[in-house]
Amino acid sequence: VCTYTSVLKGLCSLGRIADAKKLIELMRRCGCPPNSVAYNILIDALCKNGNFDEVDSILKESESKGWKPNAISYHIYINGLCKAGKLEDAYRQLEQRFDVGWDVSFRSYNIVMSSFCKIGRCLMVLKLFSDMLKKGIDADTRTYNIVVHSLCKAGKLRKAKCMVHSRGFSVNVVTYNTLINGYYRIGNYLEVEHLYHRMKSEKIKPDIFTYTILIVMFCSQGRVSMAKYCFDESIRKGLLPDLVVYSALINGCFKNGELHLGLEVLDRMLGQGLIPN
RNA sequence: ACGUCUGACCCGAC
Repeated sequence: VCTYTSVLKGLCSLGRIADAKKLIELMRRCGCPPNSVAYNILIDALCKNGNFDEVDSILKESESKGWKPNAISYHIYINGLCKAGKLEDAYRQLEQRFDVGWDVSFRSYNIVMSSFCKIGRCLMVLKLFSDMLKKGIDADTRTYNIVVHSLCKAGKLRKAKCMVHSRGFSVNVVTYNTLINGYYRIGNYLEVEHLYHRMKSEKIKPDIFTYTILIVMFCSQGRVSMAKYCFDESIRKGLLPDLVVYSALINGCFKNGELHLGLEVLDRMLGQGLIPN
């Protein structure tokens, strides 16, 4: 079975789906019935190809073909639907499948929620979140972060902040970055600095994302020297600047007429071996 | 075998 499955994987990665399906049939006939691993590979390939109807029927016919879809099968399917923008279908699957195990459920919920968040349907995220809780599915920090992001996007910063600071809410650096970015976007710079200090007092170390937001903010206020200070601090803290931070700072320098500084930073970036895009 | 959260710019659509 393993050998056949490897071949199957190869065929799928080459996009030879018709051959993959033939191989599955061959396996069934030659005494090496494909298991869920094999079917999941095929399902993944079909999803990437947009053949969702076929995935649906493979799952429906699974019992008659002697295999049982597992948590991952549905995760692949739901993930594929989301990536293809078929969020309503993904949502429907989620409703129908939440009983296959909490592990897949919360991961799959995260994918669907974050997809809705990306297209700005924040209310839907909140609905899914409350569905999860009602069903007794455990949320993880990423789930919370998606909810916080949605609240920020919807302009409900007050609510987002309350949530983050409420008891039993597990936060990490991403949570803070999300909230800080939310306050930056509505122009509440005081709150940004406040949160920045608060995260440090909670022993959550700012990362490159944090510093990027601060740099962008200071540049947008014309406070290039503060932006540079943040940049230097990030390096002092042992963070390696990436293309995004450099772009943010260089862009800010030039927009504010600090040509020398901009070129200096660009030089540093090139010296670090980063290729401008 | 799925591997889900946050940052700059650019581009496209409206």
